[in-house]
Amino acid sequence: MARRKDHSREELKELILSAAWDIIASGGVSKLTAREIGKKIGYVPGTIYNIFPSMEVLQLHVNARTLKLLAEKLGKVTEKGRGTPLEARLIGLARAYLAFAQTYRPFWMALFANDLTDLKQTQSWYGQAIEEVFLPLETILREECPDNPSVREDSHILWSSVHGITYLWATGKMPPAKESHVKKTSSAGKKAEWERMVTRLVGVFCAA
Amino acid sequence: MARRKDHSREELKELILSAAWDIIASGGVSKLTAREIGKKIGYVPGTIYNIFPSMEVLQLHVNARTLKLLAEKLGKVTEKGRGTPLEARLIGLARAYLAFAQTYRPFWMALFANDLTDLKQTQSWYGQAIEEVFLPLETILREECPDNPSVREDSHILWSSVHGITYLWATGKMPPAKESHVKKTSSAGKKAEWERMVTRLVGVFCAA
DNA sequence: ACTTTATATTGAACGTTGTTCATTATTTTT
DNA sequence: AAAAATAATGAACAACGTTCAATATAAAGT
Repeated sequence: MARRKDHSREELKELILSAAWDIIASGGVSKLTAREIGKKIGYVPGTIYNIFPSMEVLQLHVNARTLKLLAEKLGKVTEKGRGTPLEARLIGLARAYLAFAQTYRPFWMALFANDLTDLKQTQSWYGQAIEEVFLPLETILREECPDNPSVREDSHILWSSVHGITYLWATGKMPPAKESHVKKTSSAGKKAEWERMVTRLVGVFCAA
Repeated sequence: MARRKDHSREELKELILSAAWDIIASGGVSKLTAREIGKKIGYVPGTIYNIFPSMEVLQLHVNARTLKLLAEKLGKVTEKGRGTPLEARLIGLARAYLAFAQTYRPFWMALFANDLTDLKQTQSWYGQAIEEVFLPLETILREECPDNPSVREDSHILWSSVHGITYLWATGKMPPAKESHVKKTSSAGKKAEWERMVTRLVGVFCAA
């Protein structure tokens, strides 16, 4: 045993992160353990510590992948919407965010699980990944409202708001709408609630 | 040993939750363990399982306390602001939320750490605790905009938005404002960023 | 008052986790 | 071919949530 494989440091890093991705995809972030990764890639858990200093840092790298994927999806939607009215573009972007949160739920949840606030500040590349998630909205606002001097801050406000609505809604931390025009049980009805909220938010925001 | 103490089930529950509170206050939610609670209250960890079925449920009860405390603070601010203009009241409420998030940070973070989404739906009392956090804003909107037919949903939208801004901002998930009118390093400057964002959000919202 | 039943608490155990590190196996350099 | 450097291992550690038979105490029955 103790057979030294032909994996460069970079290949091993890729192997580990890829395995981590699969684990989260099939079992959620709570199943992401050093031993489970080791089992998947045919290494012993300790090997991971040759590449990553801790599981927390590894998690941060997975999160960076999630953010990158999200940024890509948002970027595509943004491009495709070019030429359509502002409000439609914003709602389309928000919809893309919701779709991502639902499709990649375990990864999306992992972005907010655990408190990696301190850690993030030591890993500067992470800030760039965040930046790129916010960028598509900023781009739209720049294109559609070229004379707005506070585009950047506005984009942060609107994006954070959409996130807040989506997060509380998707994690069940939002009180149910009392209105009866939604069947509370049906998931289509539930999604309609989100849709109305975001549409209204964007509408209000565009009016200003 | 094995001395049976004079603590009713209710007293014990209170002891446990109170100890849990202290532990989180001084060391963050990651220090909240059955063994640590046991040490604090002079019981063995297993005793906790006579009262709570799991540490997750215990955490949910702590969260309910946090929400209750938050709701109280928001309620007070709401009452005190009665008679002042709408926009000032909304901003005051948002400020109170930020103050809470900062003062009780470990507790506030615990509300969003871990995924208790499934669990929450089995514990119906938790929904009520959430409801009461949203209530103050709904009250304000009802008082100030009595002829708005969608007050409830509007309050959800605005509150979620404020939360989204505060959350991303406080956890370092917001990209820095490029504008130079803030010294990025000073915490006063940082807070000013939050202040501007929320003020603008509320302003935009009120205009509609 | 004594015995029996019920209950509260314990202590030890199990399986799992992140993490460390001396040892071993392999590659690279001399 | 020997020596130095590196990669991977396996075993160990402490701490975690959780379970449960054993035990000590209180309450109930006689």
